[in-house]
Order: sequence, then structure tokens, then C-alpha cells
Amino acid sequence: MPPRQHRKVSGKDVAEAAGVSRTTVSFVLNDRPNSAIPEETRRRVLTAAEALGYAPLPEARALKMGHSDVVLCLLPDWPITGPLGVLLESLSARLADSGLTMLAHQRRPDDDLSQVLGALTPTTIVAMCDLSEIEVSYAEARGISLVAFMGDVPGRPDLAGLRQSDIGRLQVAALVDRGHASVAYVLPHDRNLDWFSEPRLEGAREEAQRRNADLIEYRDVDNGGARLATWVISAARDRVTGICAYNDEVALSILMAAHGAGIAVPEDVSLIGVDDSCFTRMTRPPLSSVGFGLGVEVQRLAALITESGTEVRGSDEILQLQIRQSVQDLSATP
Amino acid sequence: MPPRQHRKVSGKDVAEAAGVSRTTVSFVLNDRPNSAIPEETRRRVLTAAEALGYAPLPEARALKMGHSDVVLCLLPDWPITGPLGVLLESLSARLADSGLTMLAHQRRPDDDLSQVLGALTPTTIVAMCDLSEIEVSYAEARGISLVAFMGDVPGRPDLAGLRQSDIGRLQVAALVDRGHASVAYVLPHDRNLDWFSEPRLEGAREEAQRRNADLIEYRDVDNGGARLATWVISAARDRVTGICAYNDEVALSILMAAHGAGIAVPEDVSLIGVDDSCFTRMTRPPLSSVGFGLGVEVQRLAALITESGTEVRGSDEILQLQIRQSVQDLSATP
DNA sequence: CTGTTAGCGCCTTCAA
DNA sequence: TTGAAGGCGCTAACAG
Repeated sequence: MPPRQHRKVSGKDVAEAAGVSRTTVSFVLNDRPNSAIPEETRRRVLTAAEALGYAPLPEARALKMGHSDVVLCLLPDWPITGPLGVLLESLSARLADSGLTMLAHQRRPDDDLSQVLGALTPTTIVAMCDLSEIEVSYAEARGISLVAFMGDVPGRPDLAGLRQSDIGRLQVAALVDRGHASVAYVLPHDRNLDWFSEPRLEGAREEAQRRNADLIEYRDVDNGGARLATWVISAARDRVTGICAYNDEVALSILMAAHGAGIAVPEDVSLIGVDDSCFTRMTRPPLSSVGFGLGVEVQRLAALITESGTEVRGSDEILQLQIRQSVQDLSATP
Repeated sequence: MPPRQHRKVSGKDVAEAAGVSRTTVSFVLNDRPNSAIPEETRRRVLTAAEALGYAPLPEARALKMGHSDVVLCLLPDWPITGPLGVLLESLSARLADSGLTMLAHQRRPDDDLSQVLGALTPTTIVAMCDLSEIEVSYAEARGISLVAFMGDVPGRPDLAGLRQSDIGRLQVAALVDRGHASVAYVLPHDRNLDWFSEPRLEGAREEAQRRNADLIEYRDVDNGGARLATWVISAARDRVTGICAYNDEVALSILMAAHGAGIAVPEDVSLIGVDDSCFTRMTRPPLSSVGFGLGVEVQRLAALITESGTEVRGSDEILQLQIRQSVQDLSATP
């Protein structure tokens, strides 16, 4: 255990302890390729640094070098949940492999970029939320590179290969493929989710039209499920045989409402959600869902950040359709 | 919109543009109390700074001042979910009110504190994960104050008023209060969750003993629910009338297993989870749960960080028992 | 092979 | 009321 001391230990202290100059310390610690430094000296510096518990001050280093090795993830101001949490975790790990440190900041509704950038200067910002044009130029002026990832940023293409609209498309396709000619799309009312829900619905509409299927929409999801139950009954009467839910929570809500209403899943109506949440396997019947193969996605994003590549892949390789017992294949019964 | 430029704009540039010295710029921008600066000059500096899009470089400032205004939240390496996400969000907001910027970093299984601290030097670290003794002294040596919050940190009391054991205690108490004399505690196998699950179980054991109730434990939660279903049946036969689940997901799993096994909730067996997840209101019957009133908790933590207070409150004010229809009051039937 | 030196952008004491 | 100067800790070109 290094001795506790109040004054912070600087490179100068190490130099003195090792009996060399600060330059030498810097060279040794940064492993200069021009390592014409005798092994003996090297070791003396190293042990001195170790003994004192020395580590270079990141601020000073960044000041000198003109850039830090921090990647800032800007998150929207609603609670992090589901796949996003996983994505953050693995992106962080990937970047760490390249010597980059990922830090996340949740922005508040009304504060702008300058707040965070007043606290540190990242090398790159991964915007997972919308950014204004002013904020973009603010970042640009500071030489920070900007990457849009599931957020709207003026002048930057969204690098997420994952298109929200493809989710809705895939849900509808999964049902139509299995012989469902009339399907419904159920989404919650929360305006915060518009960024996700509108494109999904739009994709569902397009796919339904393309496949000549009927699509009806329903937005009145209540917690108790009372209104939902009556809706499910009427939908079933209207020959709706498949329901796409905005996400697995909504799907669960529908599942329970159907239970209570005497509508059997999947015999009377099939059901498919989004997120492939952990509880999808815990319901009866197990919920079908559209999951995310984020491994590839994260790897790509990390590569993009570290090497500034540009290749963008499509959703097809990311979305993972998980058909479980909540979906019935109507075309399989001759 | 400020003009785009490649070279970063420094205080010197502002000084030149305004035709004053750098000192004056610094004085104006930092609003020195000794403001003997003529209004005319003040305005010239301010407009120049605005026009150039100037903002002080945080690294340089931190270097000079000897401290940053960053609070670093160290998160465990599993995906963020549920209440933790909410806590982060509101803590961030609170700290921002005090001019502090909260950044979150998810640590990897094998990297230690020095990795992150090689990228920035926060004023305070909020440890929501376990820290080793070496890491503690590492932070101390750098003058970083350390706060343990739902994580084990040598030499630091856990400042979370929320004790995990109180959760288990409360679950059992909720059932015993309602006339259940024999209860079960069901938890998953995941070792990652030990930090949470073991204390909860322990609390449950203590409460059961104190109240003279039987407590049986079950850890074999499978996804399909097959084993769980047979267990539920045997538990019901053994006169278990109430089940506490480690969290709401497990509770859902149990609920569905019971459904399938012909065990009625709450008529045959009552059920209570933890987290008060959003889907608790979407099940049939709606799940009872122990939720978290994190508003108070966050406010306290923020105050602790900004003012270094020490007062610690207990779980009672934080845990919120939500009894819904999944719990039956046996003592109410005379 | 190693030490001297300059300067990154910022703040603040001290003179003028 | 403003300018000059020093130094925070670090790196790297440039001597020696």
C-alpha cells in the first residue's frame, strides 16, 4: 500500500526520488520509442513512481496534448432501460479496449451542451439524443467529433444501423408471413416515446400496405387494462388475428387483458412485442418479440469512433425476431 | 450562430478582439466581486466572447484551480435497469442545480479505478459498486472524496439509507401482517445479484423468526417455469400461503407458473415482488411490490455531496409498500 | 543518453 | 482601472 500523503504527487516528485530529470520520467512512463534510456535508470524511475503512487494528471496531459481520451455518451433525460443499458455496457467495454474511456451524461430537458462541455472536453460525443444546430457548431468549434446514434443531429446521419421503422415492419411481416391478414398496432400515449413509436408505426403501416394486409391502430393503453380488454374483444370480433405491441410491456398488458376477456393467446389472437425483455420467457404463453443483436452494432460503432470509418449496415443484421408461443402460424393449418 | 473556425478560441483571442488584456477578460467572465471594471469595457469583453463563441477550457481551469466540478458515478458492470436508472437521472439533475456535473462510468469486471482516473479527476466519486482498499487509497491520494452508495467500500459507511435487508424484512412483514403464517422466499441463481439477494434473504429470515412465521427458501427459478410450477404446487400443499419474490420479474414468473398449475393468486397463495416495475400494474392480478421513494434519497445524497453533511436516514422513509390484488388479507376474514 | 526550456489555457497576486 | 508575470503538471523539440 502506497503511503498516504496529502499533497498530490507530481512527475517532479518522481524525478527527485529517482534522481533524474522530469524529462526522463516522462520518457520512461510514456515508453518513448526512442528508448535510448539505460535499463538501470528505467527501473529506478519505475520503482520510484510505483512507490509514490504516481499517475499523470489527466487534465494536465489533455491540456498539453490538445485532446483527452474520453468519449462522452449523451443520453436523453428519461430513465435508461432495456437494450440501451446493455448497449452502454458493451460500448464502454469496446472503447476501453482501444484505450478510450466512456463516460455517460444524462442531459436535462433544458440544459444544453455547453453545461457538460464546461466540465470536460471529450474527444468524441456520441449523441443518443437530439441536438440543436447551435449545439453542433458549439461542439465543432471545440474540435470535438460528433456521432449521432439514435438521436437527431443536424448535419449528421444517424449511425445506428437500427432503423426504428424496420422494427414495426418486421413485426407486421412476422404476422403476415404466418397467414395473418388483419393486424393491429398498439402503442402507448407517452410523448417521450414518439421518437421511437412514430417510426415504428410508420414502418408497420408501410409493410401492411405492401403486403395487402389491414392495419388498425390503437393508442389508449391504460394500466388497469379495462379499456384495453374491451378493445381486444372488439378487435377479435373484427377479425384481427394478430397484434403488434410497441414493446414487451404493452404486450404483457395486452396478454393479461386478453386473459381476462376470455380471448386466448395465440388461438384467438397472436401477439408480438419489442425488446425481447427478460420477462418474455416468463409469461404464459411465452411472448414473441423483436430483440436486438447489439453485439455487432456496438462493435461497428466502436470501430467508427476509433478509426472514423463510415460503413453503415442495415437493420436486418441487428433485429432478431424471436417467435415464441404467443404467435400462431395460421398458414400451417391446411 | 458563431462563425466556424478550426483553431480553438482562447481567452487571449477574446482579449485581443476586445482590445483589453487577458486579465480583464478573466475578471469580467468570472464576475470578480472587486468589480471595478467600467460597464463599457465589460460589455465589450462580453460581446467579443459571445461573438467568438468563447468558453474556458475545463482542463486548464481544473489544472489551475486544483479541482474539477465533476462528480463521477461508478456503476457496477451489469446492465443498468429499473430504479437505478431513475436514481441516476434525478441525482444528475440535483447536482446540476449545485453547479456540479454528474458523469457515469460503468466499470468492467477487471479494470480498476486507475483506468477512469487516468481520464479525468472528479471532485467526488459516488461508488455504486464495490471498491478495493487499494482503490480507496488511490483515490484518497488524489484528493478525491469518496462516497459509498449501494456498494462496499472499505472504511466508508454505505450512505444509502436503503438497506437491502429491510426489503426482505418488509416483504415478509407485509404478508405476516395479513395473517400469513408460512411464507416462502424465491430468488434467482445469478451470482451477480448476490449483493442484493443475500441481504434481502437475510432480512426475510430475521423478520420471519421475529414474527414466529415459517420461511422456506427456493432458488431454482427457471425460465420456462416448469420446475417452478411443480414447486409452487408443493409449496401450496405445504400450507405456504404467501410468496416473496426477489424482484418483480421473479414474481411474474411465479404468477405465470401458478396460473399454469391451477394455483390461484391471491386466493391460494399471495405474491409480492420488489422494484414496483412498470409492468406490475399490467398483470392479472396486479402485482404487489416494494417500491423505492428515491426522491428523498437522491436529495439527501446530493446534499451530502455538496455540503458534506453526515445525517443518515433509514429505509422506512424510502421503501414504499404497494399492496395490490396479488396479496390477500387472511386476517380480514373472521 | 539526459537535462534545459518553452508553452498548452487559465487564474490571480502584484505593480503601475 | 488595467497590464505584466508566475505557475498549475505535463510533454517534446532542442541542445549538450
